Amino acid sequence: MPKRVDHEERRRQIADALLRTAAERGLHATGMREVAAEAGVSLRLVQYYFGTKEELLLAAMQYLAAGFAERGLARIRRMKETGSPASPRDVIAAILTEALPADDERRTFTVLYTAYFALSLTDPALAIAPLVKNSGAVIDVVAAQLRAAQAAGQTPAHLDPDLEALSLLALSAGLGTSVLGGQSSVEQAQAVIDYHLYRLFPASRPALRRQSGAGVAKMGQPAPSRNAFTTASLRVRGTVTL
Amino acid sequence: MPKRVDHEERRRQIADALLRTAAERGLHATGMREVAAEAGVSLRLVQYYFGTKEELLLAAMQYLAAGFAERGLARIRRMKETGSPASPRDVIAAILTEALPADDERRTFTVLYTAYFALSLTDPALAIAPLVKNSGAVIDVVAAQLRAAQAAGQTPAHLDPDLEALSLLALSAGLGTSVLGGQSSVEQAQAVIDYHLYRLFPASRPALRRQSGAGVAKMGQPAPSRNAFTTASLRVRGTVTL
DNA sequence: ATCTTTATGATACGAAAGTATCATTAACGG
DNA sequence: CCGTTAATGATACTTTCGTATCATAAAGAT
Repeated sequence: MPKRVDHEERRRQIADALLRTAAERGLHATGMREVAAEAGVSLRLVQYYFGTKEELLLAAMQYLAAGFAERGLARIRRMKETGSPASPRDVIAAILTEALPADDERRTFTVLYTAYFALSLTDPALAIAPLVKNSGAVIDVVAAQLRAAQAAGQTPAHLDPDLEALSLLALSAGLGTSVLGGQSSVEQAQAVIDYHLYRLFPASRPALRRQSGAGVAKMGQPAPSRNAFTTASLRVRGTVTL
Repeated sequence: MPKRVDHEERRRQIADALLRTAAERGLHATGMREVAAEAGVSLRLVQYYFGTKEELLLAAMQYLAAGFAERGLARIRRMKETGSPASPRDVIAAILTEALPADDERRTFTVLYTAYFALSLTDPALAIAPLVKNSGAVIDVVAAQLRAAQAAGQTPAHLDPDLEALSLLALSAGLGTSVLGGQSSVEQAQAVIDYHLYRLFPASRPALRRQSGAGVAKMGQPAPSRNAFTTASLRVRGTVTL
């Protein structure tokens, strides 16, 4: 056989090129030729690895979902290293925070997720399978964590884990789009998440704020900060509650 | 001058045709010719009333936003008629509920809103002005209602109105997309909203459930109901809390 | 060494969409 | 009464996009 090129690596390279251009030029507006140019290969090569555009879109969506899941797990793993063995609160906090467009990588994910989701609502070809399946699984994970926390006495027993899990994930998704739309800043969104986490885990610290650590911000967004309650609100919450 | 046709009515007719086809075939996939066919007019007419496609898209978006606002106000007005003079809770409940895709009209709105939002993230032409401006104004309205409720003693004084307003709207938006994606049923989403409303207005009834009244469901969706906690959860909440 | 298969490149084709052009009908003012 | 202008219709043009076709270089097997 010939030149022995890693098939999977090439597919990933091309799919990444699609995701990169789609994140700034739009998913529907990104053509095969642009993908090829971005990936530094010829149009024929894109056709070779992905016969049709739909196939490319679906594969890229799977890479997107896989990357998101991997980042979430890495975040949980990181928390586990630096402290106790991954409390339910930390796991849930990691999941919710991962959905916020706080840096370029997560912002790209949120934009692309929104684009794929919007497309899937009308395009029957994009059955949105990986995305929705992922979301459903995440709901179950959060609900399970809540149940574990209830069993450990960290969370009020009268709360409905399933309803709270759905609520939390809908909230983080809505906050993500709210940040993208410029209706709130990342800090405001994080404050809302921390507030609800505190509601569910009254004994926990309001959050591990890393505002003095290595940069978290540095976004393209001007951070509107409509009302100046950003971190102030979080502080107030923390003060009142702790 | 010639045949005296109501200019504005024609524009609305054509824009409505765009919204109708875009809701089921996609926003980017809807062409001028399809719009013309759906509206029952010729392509030239669409060009005559809207010079370019971008202009048509923007105008349709404004009609969409106006219709949404009008329905929300109508819902508030309806509540005002049947009861007390529109308590803050009722106003907020009306706003949040209006964002749920519970019937075909609201589902269409949610789908189109998502499509416009996704497009606006990458297409600089669609400055998404009306949509975002609307959302920002709604946040202010909700915050103001919360402040009024606090002044009236209906809502705990220690809550941050701005943070809660952002939280509620992000939640309802997230729940709307959650219903669209099939991750939750309309009933589950409504239960989550009612739960949070109860959290903010402890003295209020869990909700005015209209499960026996004129139909609310009758959707195209099969209503997945992943876990069977739908109305059950609401009942539990209501029982525990009241 | 040659032949087969993998891998890559250049180009062509057909469809669709947005836009522009030409043409025609109808109504009100002077 | 007629011409100017709003209003509408039919068609053509240009570009772009996805896809298909033709062509070739390279590497291992026999």
